[in-house]
Amino acid sequence: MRYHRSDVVNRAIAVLDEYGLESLTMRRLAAELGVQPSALYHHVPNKQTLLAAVADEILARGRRPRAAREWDRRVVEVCGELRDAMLTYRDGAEVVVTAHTFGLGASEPARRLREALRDGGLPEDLVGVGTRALLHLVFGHTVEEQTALQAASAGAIDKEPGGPADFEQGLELVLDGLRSRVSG
Amino acid sequence: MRYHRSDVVNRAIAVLDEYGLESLTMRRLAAELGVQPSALYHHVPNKQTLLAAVADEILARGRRPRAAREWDRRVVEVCGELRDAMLTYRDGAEVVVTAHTFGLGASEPARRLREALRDGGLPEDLVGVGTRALLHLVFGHTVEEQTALQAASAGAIDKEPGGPADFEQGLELVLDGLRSRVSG
DNA sequence: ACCTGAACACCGTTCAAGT
DNA sequence: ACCTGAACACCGTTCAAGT
Repeated sequence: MRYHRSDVVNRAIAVLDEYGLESLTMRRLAAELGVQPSALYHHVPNKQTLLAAVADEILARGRRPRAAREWDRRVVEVCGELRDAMLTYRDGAEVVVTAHTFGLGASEPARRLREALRDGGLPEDLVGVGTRALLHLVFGHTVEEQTALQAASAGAIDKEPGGPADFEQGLELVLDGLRSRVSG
Repeated sequence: MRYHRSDVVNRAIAVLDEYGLESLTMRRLAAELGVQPSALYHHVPNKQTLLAAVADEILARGRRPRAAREWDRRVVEVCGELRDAMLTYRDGAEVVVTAHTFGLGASEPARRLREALRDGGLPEDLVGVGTRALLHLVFGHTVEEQTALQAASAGAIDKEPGGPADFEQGLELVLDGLRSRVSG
């Protein structure tokens, strides 16, 4: 018994976090595991699938217990957890967003947002529209924030718009629109 | 006199539209122009810069004359134009969003949205928050829509959420939030 | 000024062969 | 079942040399 799929995924996250997405190659990962590149294909069908598994693991590691009861507070909670999870690892946002775009994994956040909006009593079509709007907002914001953060830590010291305050304000903008449609 | 930078950019868009982003390589583009790969580096410093120029050209080609007078109608107009421009070329959304993410080009839409929100009388911090929220919404929606569109035309026939109706509904969600902050 | 030819330092993936 | 070794078909970029 040598490596398992989870070993490959875990090591991929370690390489990602230490050297960045552009350095996370199958060859590099194989070298890191002390194995030939071809050996990886016994655990994972291709790189795309590996990256999707990495995205899902990043999200799973960021899971926090649910606290809020009201639907709109729950939305804020889920979005905040999602943002924090992506920010935890270098290039985490890029990886999660890409996986979501190609429809591979990263589907838990959408499920939980849909659930919250449904519990809020929104009509079904607005549940879809709202879920996608919230997801795009969180993804877009976090990719931008992480890019700025990493650029800043690499020396560039531009002012950083898009911090936690901007994040919550953007969220409130959409929540206002949703709230006005739940009873009115 | 042989090729100009604009020839390279234009041909890059043609290759993008016909074969997709993954086929738009410096070597492929050079072959298409009947030239050695190294020749491209006389017109463009690197691939990243070329892709940013491609993004800007796609947006420039999609420019339409301004019609709306009210700030919120103008936001809808700018966002619609942006979406249409990106949808015009295969993988156009991906290219524009990537350029924007890395802070290279694709900055016109942000400028015009900021302008509209300022004219609407929003306080300066909300101008920034609103601009980013709108941009993230349009980018996220359009990438998703284009991915689904291209997957559908490639044979997969899943139902397509995220059409024009969803786009405008998502926009209205954010606009509601913004409107409630302009006078109230 | 613009391009060629050749090289450098890589990629993802496949597949026969080994244990 | 898991891995090696070797190959296939590519990448982006640099740079001396040509015209």
